[in-house]
Amino acid sequence: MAYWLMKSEPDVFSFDDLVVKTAKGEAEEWHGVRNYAARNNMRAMQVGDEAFFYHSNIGKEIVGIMRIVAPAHPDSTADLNARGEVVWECVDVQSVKPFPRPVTLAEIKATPALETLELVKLSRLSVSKVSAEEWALLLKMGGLEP
DNA sequence: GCCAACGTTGGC
DNA sequence: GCCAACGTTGGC
Repeated sequence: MAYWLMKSEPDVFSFDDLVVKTAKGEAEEWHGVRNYAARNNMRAMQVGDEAFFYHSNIGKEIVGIMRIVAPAHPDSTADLNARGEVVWECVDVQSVKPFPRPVTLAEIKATPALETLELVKLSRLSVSKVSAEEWALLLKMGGLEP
């Protein structure tokens, strides 16, 4: 199983919005990604993989965990390219658990063991990879047991 | 509101 | 295929 981190601006779509949808038995299409590296990461995701939900701009913190419930499929909100091909894709996600204590970007940057986190190194990438070691540490920092 | 980082576009 | 110009993201 692989681990990921996905960003969303909470005033557009927050972790709480995802919790509400999940409680209704619905999944959220992670649409709107228009960056090849981020898309490639979504293509590499498998059902059952887990991802951190990061609030960008407002909060700047990891607020919870979600699970990939459907593999990458065409993003219905995206235009086709000149050849009529699908370029942009998205996965479907559901919430798993909120962090009892959100982990802020400032804390992450102040933690030497997290210097290699893609969120820090590739700050503009909206869908990034998280190693098993980074995942375990961030879970602990967020107040959850591995 | 500013700016750094970086991706994309388009002229050559 | 290079590179300058421009747009976007996202932290500060």
